[in-house]
Amino acid sequence: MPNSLATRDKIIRNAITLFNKKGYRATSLSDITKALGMSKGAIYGNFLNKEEVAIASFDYAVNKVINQLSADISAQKTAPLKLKAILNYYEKYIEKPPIEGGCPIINTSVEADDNHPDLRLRVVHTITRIKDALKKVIARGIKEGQLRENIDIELYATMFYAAIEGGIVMARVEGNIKSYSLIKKGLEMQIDALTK
Amino acid sequence: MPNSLATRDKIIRNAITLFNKKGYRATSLSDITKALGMSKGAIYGNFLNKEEVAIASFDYAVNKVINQLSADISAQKTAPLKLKAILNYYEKYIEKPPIEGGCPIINTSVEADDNHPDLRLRVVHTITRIKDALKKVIARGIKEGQLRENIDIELYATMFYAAIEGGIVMARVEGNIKSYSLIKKGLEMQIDALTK
DNA sequence: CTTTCAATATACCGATCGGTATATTTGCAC
DNA sequence: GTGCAAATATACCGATCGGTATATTGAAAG
Repeated sequence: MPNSLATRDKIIRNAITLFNKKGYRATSLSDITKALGMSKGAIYGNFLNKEEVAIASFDYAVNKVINQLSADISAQKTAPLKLKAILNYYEKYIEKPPIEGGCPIINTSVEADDNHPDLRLRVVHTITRIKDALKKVIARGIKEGQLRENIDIELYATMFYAAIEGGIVMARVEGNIKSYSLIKKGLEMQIDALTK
Repeated sequence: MPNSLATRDKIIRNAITLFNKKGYRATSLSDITKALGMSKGAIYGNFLNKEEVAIASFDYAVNKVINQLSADISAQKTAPLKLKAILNYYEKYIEKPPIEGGCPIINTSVEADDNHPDLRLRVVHTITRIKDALKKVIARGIKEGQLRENIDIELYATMFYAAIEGGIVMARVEGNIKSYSLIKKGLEMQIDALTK
């Protein structure tokens, strides 16, 4: 692997922390070079412009989150346990975030919706992926007899994800995990209510 | 009322649209003066600096939303109908927003959590107000025999609000109301399940 | 009509922005 | 070791940033 690929990775890993904490617009190239300990030359030798750094950083963050989430989901055998594993994952996420600054998906949603079409499309695609994974878990849980048959899968997956994301935002702005913990408890009760 | 108060109001009403769409950091004073049709002199004659404009604009947006919400809640007599009125309010909100750019509370949450301490405190205070209103509705509904007695009020109010806010963000980034509609339907079913 | 003062507009400031052109360094091929 | 190319650093660009100092306007008071 060329040396530049390592530099590219290093830029992305440094940039995503800044982007996720401060936002894309508010993060300057000099913020990045300072955190990076390298110069603009290193960045523009590896990326076309700041937007390309932002997109690569978002993709990196999404991959990291989805890979970790997938591993935790796969580690559980039944749908109720898989869903609860997701709740546990985000609880750990808030306490010890793999990427500082909150959930990059919802952060980027809010900043990108009106202003950054490329990022916005990536967010939409990511939400679809996560919701699809949720739907698959639920559908399989129904087929395997762990969950009730009369669940509106699309509705439930959407509610589940929206409540989690809402809870993360609330916990972050409030500066403590209380709101998320309540939501986790509420969703766990809902899972139990849907479990045969 | 002095002429300057009218100008102050005009500045706020123009600025909040920009802040809510683009974010506080990304909105420049020249963005504001352009939308306003007035000069920097008018702004700095009425505000100390850009941050004071941002804070006044956020307060204006919050008051507007809370006043409208309160009116819709008061117009209903029972707790289940009051809760559904909130769901209807935000549905209208997405379709025809009184303030363009989505919900200022969640938008400001995401931008302010790590970066703007004053705005962050105001967001926390606002969330507390809204959750308190929700809790009051639920508590009264229980006392008046419309809702089941065994409801965890704090938990339910938090879930309700988090799901709505999550739904608004999803609907906005996706560019259509579908996700919010699902969440509305899900929450309506929950309300019905809690109704005696 | 003139004076006065508040309100607004204009002109300007240093700092910083994203981006580019050029200089320098690094490491591999020979 | 030398030459060369890739990688990185440095120096610089015009534009724009938030903010300030000053000029101009307009309306009310006398």
